[in-house]
Amino acid sequence: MNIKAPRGTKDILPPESALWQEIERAVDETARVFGYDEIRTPMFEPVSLFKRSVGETSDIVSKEMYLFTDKGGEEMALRPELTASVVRAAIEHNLISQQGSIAKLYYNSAPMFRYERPQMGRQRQFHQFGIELLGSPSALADLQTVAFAHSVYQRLGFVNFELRLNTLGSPEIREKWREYLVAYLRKYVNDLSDDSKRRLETNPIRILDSKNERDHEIVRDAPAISDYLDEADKVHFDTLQAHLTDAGIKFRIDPLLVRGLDYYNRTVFELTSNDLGSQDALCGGGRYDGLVEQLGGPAIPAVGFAAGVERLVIVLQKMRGIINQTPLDAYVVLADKSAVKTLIEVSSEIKGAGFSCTYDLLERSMKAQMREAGKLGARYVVILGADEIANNSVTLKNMAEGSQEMIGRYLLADRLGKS
RNA sequence: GCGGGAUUAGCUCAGUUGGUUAGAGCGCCAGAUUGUGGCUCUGGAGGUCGUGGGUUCGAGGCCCAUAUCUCGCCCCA
Repeated sequence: MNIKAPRGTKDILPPESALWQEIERAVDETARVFGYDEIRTPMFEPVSLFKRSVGETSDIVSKEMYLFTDKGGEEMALRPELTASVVRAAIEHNLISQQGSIAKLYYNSAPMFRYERPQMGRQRQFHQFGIELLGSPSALADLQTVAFAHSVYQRLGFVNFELRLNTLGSPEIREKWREYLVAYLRKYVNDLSDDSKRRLETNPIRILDSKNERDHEIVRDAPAISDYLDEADKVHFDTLQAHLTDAGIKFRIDPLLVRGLDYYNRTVFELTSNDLGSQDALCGGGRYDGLVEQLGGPAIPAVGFAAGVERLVIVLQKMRGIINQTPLDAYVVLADKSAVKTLIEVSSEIKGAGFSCTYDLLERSMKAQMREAGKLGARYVVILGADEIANNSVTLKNMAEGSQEMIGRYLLADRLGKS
């Protein structure tokens, strides 16, 4: 019986791994220009952290966590998301001890774990990058969060996405609206889908983004959060929209965008792609002003987003087709076994000069070596045989042009530098 | 957790109503005389037909179970 990767996990192999590296570089570089520093937190935490942050009734916490009891008897969970961990770390290490201090943190290709039914773009171990911006109540902070995400995709040349935006108001307002919403929906309870009947009890706000068509019709005339917002919430939302317009970032207001995690307030946003099927969210985020205090820290506001790396990989692969191989500067061909010492020396010199270089590890014929060089896309082939040794020279072949000449060995590094 | 579809060579897939040694394209390896890639030609290697049972004289094709992927739901990045 062959051992396979566990369900919902995936080996990331070349050439796909090169795409991962490219994404990670784009995130690192975006973080650098935005002035964010990296945070790395443990892959498991006490279960209570996620119960208190994500919400005990959410599916993520109630059904999807990988749980275990360690040998000390502590109840642990593999992290299903990172915001709770980052906030925990920020509180624990006093990164935001005072009013007026700000923490700008990002994470990159961080593994997360949710026990779900796998699907394209949905795995049990998946990876996210994202930011958490702690300490600012300003709509400029919301803007920066959206702009950061936007900038990563732009840097990767991916523009075929939609940015949807909504506001959930304050927790008090949302509670009030929720009551009206439930009252309204109860009138149509018999017409709702079974899922939505259940959600009416557990998470009625989620009925708004139900995919059921009948639900859609009912929801269309439901009370909207926008009718209940207080003045400060409205100003914040309007200001953010103005900022986004000033930043040249296109967006669409979606009153039905609600998102699943309990801790959001005011701004929520999602970036979606048509290339992804039903798991179409590339990235989601929003403001969570109450969470730091809720987890035992000072009452400071915060905003952030998380983006799925696997989904971005899917989208980029569709966009680009086959992934280009990493370019090779030189392939050293051993035409005569007596030149093996020179092969070792020359390839070392080439690498020392900063050029990539490889040679045949199977001790095959020259023809086979040439074929491999061509397959690897080598810019140059360096041929070493009896003639070259006798003249303290190498034969340098330009693979694109097919031309070649014998040159002094000391000239090699210099010639490789010219394209 | 619920309902559909799929699983045959490294990859993409054929495989007729169950019937000899399971095929193709691509890829891989090797040759087409001296130390030269791509193009062409020739040859070759490579498959427990996802796994385990069952029906049958006989199963890649039928039945049952199971695993994984996938589509939709749920949930969400």
